[in-house]
Amino acid sequence: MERLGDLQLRILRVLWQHGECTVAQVQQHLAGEQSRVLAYTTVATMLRKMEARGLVRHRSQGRRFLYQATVSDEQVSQRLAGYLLDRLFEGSLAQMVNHLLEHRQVDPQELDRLEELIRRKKGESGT
Amino acid sequence: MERLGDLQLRILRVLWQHGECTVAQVQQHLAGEQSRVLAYTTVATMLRKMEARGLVRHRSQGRRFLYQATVSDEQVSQRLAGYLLDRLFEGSLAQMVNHLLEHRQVDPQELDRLEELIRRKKGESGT
DNA sequence: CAGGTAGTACTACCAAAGTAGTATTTCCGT
DNA sequence: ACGGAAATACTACTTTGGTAGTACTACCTG
Repeated sequence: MERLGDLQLRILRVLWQHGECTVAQVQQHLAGEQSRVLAYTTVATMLRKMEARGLVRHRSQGRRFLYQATVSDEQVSQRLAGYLLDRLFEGSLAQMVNHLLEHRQVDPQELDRLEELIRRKKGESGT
Repeated sequence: MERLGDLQLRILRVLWQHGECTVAQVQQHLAGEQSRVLAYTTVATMLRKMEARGLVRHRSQGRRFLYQATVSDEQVSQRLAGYLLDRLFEGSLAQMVNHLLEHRQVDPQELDRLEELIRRKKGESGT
């Protein structure tokens, strides 16, 4: 579950968000995003490849397949975020946050939430 | 400057850290990390491919090439972190931090630094 | 000066992602 | 019952990353 392509990630997001989907549904949800419409077979092929890699699984409903993710949002997020953290910020969360605070607009509410998170985290580790 | 392979990133990191390098130097620094030693030509080829993509450039020193990165640490970090943030955390920094706080060990010092960062950020936006 | 060494150039190959066409099957509606 | 629609299976092709061998060249050293 190392490297994850762009389309693969988009498909996983669809499945996380909508649960079991037919190929057609996945295709529609992908199209619902900004991007251009992918051929039905493109989506189907990608799903088959992802199944071979263990990222999704399917069951049959009539002659149609219902796909669902076998990896969780959590798992993937952790893996990818950890990857980035280690490779670009020497594993330092503070360094990463610092970077993002400097280079992206951050909603003031976000800052409040962040502050709260840290307070809470400090509390629990102190206990 | 979208997708960045693993080796490519490692090479960039070497160049960011050490500045201009010959192929041999890049190879050595890569070997200095944990991983197995790559063939000299592997490194050379990768550098040539990266130059074609505009990630690095070279100048000649005698018959030897000195490579240097043309993209900055900043740029790459921003791009990759932003990518992840948008794709997995709906652009919410707090969500990402929350996730990382839950799933990784975080040094208490890191929490302090984080707190400080946020305080500072709030201060400056308030002004 | 000759021969090894260090350098680059070129070529090749594999795997994976992404994209999609064609073939085959099956189901459903009229 | 039949024809078209819908579904999956199979095949194919392109690009990119990663890895490295071979060929060619030039330099330096004894």
